[in-house]
Amino acid sequence: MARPKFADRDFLDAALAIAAERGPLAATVGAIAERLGAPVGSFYHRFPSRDVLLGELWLRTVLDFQQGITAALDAGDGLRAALHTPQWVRTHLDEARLLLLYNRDDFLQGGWPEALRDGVAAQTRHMESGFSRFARLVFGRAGRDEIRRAQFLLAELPVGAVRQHLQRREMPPPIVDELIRITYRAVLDDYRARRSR
Amino acid sequence: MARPKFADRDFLDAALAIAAERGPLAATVGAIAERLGAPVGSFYHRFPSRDVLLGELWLRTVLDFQQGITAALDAGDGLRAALHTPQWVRTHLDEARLLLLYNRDDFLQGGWPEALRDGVAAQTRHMESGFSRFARLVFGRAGRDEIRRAQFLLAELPVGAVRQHLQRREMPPPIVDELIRITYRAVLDDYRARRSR
DNA sequence: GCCGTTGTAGAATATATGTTCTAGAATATA
DNA sequence: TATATTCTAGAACATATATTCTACAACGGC
Repeated sequence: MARPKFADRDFLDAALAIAAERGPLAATVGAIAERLGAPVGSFYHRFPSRDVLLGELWLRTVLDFQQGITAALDAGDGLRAALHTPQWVRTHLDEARLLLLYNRDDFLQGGWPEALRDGVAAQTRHMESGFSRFARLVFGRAGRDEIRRAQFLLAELPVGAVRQHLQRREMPPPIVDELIRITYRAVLDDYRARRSR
Repeated sequence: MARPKFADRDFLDAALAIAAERGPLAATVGAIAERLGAPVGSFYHRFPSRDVLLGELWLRTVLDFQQGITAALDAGDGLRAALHTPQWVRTHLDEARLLLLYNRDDFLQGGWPEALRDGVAAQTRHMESGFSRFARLVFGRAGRDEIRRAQFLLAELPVGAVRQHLQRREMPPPIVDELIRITYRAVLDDYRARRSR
């Protein structure tokens, strides 16, 4: 072997910092290498392409993010799952900008590299199973309507409420959690009222 | 004069179609010209730069979008203002993808061209005044908390509920409006309950 | 019918960026 | 100590894309 000055992780972290700061487009191979003080050769020694790096960065980030939601669902706490987003965002501002401000395929030049397809597919399945679990947990069943409501409460609502703060690079204030709580309760109540009719 | 084969509008429309289909990044000058069967020379005869074209496209789109919300507020109908988003999306799928799936600065290479700065600033002011009007309309006043709730009900909630459908290029189903209605009522009720305490 | 204006036409140019290539240094192992 | 391996180092290369430039065609007014 030799004496590695840079690790895979360093490149991922540098890319994250740049992407969070100036958008994923700014995370060019040149910019990443420069930020690290590394030559581009070292980059390509570790990653076969820019897309693979950005793809791995996205995967690593989304897995970390979802872990908290999964844990809340394991504990049977639907509200905590919904509130996980603002919570996680507060401790992971950079990662959150990357994940929640841009579309998944948006920053890959081409499509997803073959090597990461499985990971993305697994992630998608994991997310879908999360919605189903949530639906069963709070609605008692996981039909089309229940799953749609789960998506809303678990993803659209929290992400929506957090986005403007991410754009301003600021931590989501408490009102965000409050709005999520109010909406959470209302959608559950509405569902029950509808069922009992 | 001569015989114009292409109008400004044609380039804007072509750019919109491409951006809605393959993302704003794909709306290169070459791609736009090719779709129109026009030479790039004609493009630059009308637009000083790609950024100006995309900026004008964004402005034209956002103004059209906001018009409906403003009309609803003029009529004193807060709920209709909140429901305008899914409604407008149904009749403007391409425009909605452009507007709601990407961040404003995301598809401009550089910053906003000087020529469009005023238009963007005016648009921002118009939006902010819309939130204030909405706050006064449904909450009776426009303090910090009321405005934050207005942003939520008027923008974050409807846009969030609609996004996944835009990503799939499909029209938002009725459940979207239903979720908006439920949430709308809940946030208003909560506000009143909080005030009366 | 001539001329200037307006716009088409597309080649030429500059630049940014992903990727590859060649050279050489450091280290583990034999 | 010799050698293969792993990395650093950065120049070289290919390509995509915005932008500019030059040539020319059509039309309106004189």
